[in-house]
Amino acid sequence: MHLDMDAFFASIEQRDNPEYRGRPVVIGAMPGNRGVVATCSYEARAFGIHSAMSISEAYRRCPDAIYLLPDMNRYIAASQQIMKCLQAISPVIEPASIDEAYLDISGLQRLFGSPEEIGQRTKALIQDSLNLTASVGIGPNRLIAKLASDAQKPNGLTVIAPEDVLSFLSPMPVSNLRGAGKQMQKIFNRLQTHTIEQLREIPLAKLQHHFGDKGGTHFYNQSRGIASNHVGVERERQSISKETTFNEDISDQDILHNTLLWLSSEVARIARHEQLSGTVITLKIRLQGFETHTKQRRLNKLTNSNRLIFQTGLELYRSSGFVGQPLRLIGISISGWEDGNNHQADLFSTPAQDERDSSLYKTLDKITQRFGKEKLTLGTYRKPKTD
DNA sequence: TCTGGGGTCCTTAATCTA
DNA sequence: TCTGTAGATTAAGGACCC
Repeated sequence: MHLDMDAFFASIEQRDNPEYRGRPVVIGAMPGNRGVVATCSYEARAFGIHSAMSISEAYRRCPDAIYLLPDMNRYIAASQQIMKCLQAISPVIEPASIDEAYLDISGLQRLFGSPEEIGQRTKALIQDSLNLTASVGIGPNRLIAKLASDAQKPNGLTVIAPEDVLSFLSPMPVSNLRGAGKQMQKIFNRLQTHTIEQLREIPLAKLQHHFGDKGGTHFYNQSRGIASNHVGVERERQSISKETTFNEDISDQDILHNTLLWLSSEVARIARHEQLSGTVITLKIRLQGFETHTKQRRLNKLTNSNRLIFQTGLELYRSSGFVGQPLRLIGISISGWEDGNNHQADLFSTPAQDERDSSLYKTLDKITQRFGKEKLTLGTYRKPKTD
């Protein structure tokens, strides 16, 4: 079973603010700033607004909508409540994102009844405890369950029996498959392949030629409804990153340095909080015109020190060849835990040290002076959170 | 003209190494 | 000791997902 909450962030806002109900609600950035739509209410979708659309475009389509910044802490709390509900249905549950989960419900018929009844029970449980609606899909594997939960939205329940898998898939556009984004769609167009039924006609070797060995096999199997039915527990994280897009492109070295220092401190703080140390530091920069570059270096020791992460990031920036060019975005990440050995905290840095980094606050002052308080409060810059 | 942030995984090319 | 090569590792970029 796959469960997917309906317009999750927007539904929470409408639930908690009765004056938003029945109105277009857009969660993301504030109009006038750089940003995109994270999600929006169904009323907003009627204006053609959708996730990942730029805020400026959304504003053009519906200036009267309610625009809100995401309040992640509240959404995470709701998410945890949902996962708790799901535990009451099946012990084998895999959270797939903040608003989605897979459940293994095989063998629960005797306890709860048919798949339909289990689906209904799950939806009712979430409705009763959170006053939110979810869409549920049930099928013989993860792929079919996921596509089924998408088939009827919002507040849907779709059950696909094994013998109905092929007829369920056949009429769907290939863009419904996992891994089929904008670029893959271009290849499908060239192959004049639009439905999954048409995709099924193409031999494996031809798919591998166009999509690579892995990609080709992936689409070949998916078109036949072949996918994993394993529901696992949480997976280990592979990296920690923090990046920020400036409201206007920045070439001022002081601002760039201090922003990098702030981002590095945040990454280091999270790493220490999770007791992770890494060996690979990656700097990401985006220039005017959206040209994006990454530069990474492997250190010869594990670290989660804000100083070392910052220094490495700065060296990567200085050797990047982009110094002096206005940047749209700067970011930094740490990875490379060197498995099994990921609990070595760096002795040279402590949470208390972060708080002493007064230059962070100097940065904020400087930015405030330069761009005015209004821009500061609109979300591009945030004070580092203290634990 | 516009395009966030936080992730994962894959491909490719260059380089190192057995 | 030299040379060619297969395979591993690293670095960079890109596609995709929520």
